[in-house]
Amino acid sequence: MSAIEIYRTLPEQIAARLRQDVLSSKLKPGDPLREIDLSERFGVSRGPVREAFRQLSQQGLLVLEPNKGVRVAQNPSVEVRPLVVELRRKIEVFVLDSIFQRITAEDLEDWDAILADIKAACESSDVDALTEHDLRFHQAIIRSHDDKDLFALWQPIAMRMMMRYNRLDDIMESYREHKRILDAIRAGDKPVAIKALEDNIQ
Amino acid sequence: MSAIEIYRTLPEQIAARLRQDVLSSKLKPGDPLREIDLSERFGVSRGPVREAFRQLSQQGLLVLEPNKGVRVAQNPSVEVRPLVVELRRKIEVFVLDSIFQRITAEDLEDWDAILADIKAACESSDVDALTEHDLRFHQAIIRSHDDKDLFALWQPIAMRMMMRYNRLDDIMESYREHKRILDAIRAGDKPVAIKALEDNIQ
DNA sequence: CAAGTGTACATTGTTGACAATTTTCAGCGC
DNA sequence: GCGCTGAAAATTGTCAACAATGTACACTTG
Repeated sequence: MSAIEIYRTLPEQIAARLRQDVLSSKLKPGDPLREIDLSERFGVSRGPVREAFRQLSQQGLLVLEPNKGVRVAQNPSVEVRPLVVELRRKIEVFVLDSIFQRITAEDLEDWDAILADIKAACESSDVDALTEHDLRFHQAIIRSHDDKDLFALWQPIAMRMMMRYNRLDDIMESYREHKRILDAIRAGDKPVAIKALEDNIQ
Repeated sequence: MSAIEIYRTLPEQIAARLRQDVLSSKLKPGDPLREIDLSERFGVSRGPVREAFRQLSQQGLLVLEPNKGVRVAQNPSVEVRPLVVELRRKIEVFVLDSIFQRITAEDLEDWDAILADIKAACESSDVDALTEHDLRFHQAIIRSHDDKDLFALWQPIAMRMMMRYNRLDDIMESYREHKRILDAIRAGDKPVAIKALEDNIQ
């Protein structure tokens, strides 16, 4: 447990690891997860593992069945996916529109740093890292809104989209899309920034 | 624990009771909840109570703070509330539009039964019962979609709206709104049904 | 041989004890 | 009086044992 010590609690650390595995498809939809396996793997008791399961089911990555166990959730069906995309767009556009005037130089610095991580991931074609930093980028924007509950509203929707991260032929395009968002924000051009954000969510 | 034995697991039963208390404002935003209190009240150990807390925080009714405890969540801010309304509308309209052709006579029977409960609650001005049956009505529609994940997507959004159920001067209007939805469905008039559903969500 | 039945086995659910953390508040110095 | 310190209390976090439930599969029965 080296790189994940930023997470405060034991269940959060476990959940972060499992989330990586689900988003990177090391764990595939339908795969069963057993509490004992993971508690032995992480060297903890079943309690924290159970709680990590609950957290991830809250995010739509796992599905719980009482007395039966936990499985990796299915990707959203082709029918439902456009709805999920639309919901996520609505939330992120709402936030960007709402905070636009109050974005500070510090905010932009933070987001630039994440953009640099995205660039690095793209250049090395590290899809797992790209998924992680892409998430961090959008999280950072959502979290800069005063109403912290927006993040809880956004997360399960965004996670359901992230489970299939293969929409781009040219992986560098992901970097460019995010750069366009920040460039427009820096230029103070709200409509363009919102358009760039919408284009990035699909 | 009389009326809630329909729920299979212990945590679900506890969560259902607490949800009633939050939605009926017996528990107010900011109120702290302690695991020991509730475990003694329900005659169980702290484990199931903890899990009920997790379920309700997933639904946006409680807020967890690691090592500090649980509080009743704040209502959505006036700024965010229109977004929540719009998201809920999008989901419910999507579902109704999607299932419309496949609605069966049995579906309508089920929904009529819930409508009768809504009517009874309105006639006796029982706001708590109305909240419960209103929720059941919309749940029933969402759940009739093949993609069961839609319910998990809808629930946290809908719950955040239900925390303040005082929009109507005339409580009977709630019954009429729901009746209009079912009447239009029965008549096979999709646009009117969708319009009635949108009007009911605000 | 198909369908049902019972019995181990595997897994999740619940509990109470103990550990770690946070909160409270009395005591102290300035 | 105000702020700091630190011990005690209250509360949440973790653990391991036990209970309840679900599953797999050999066995019976028709």
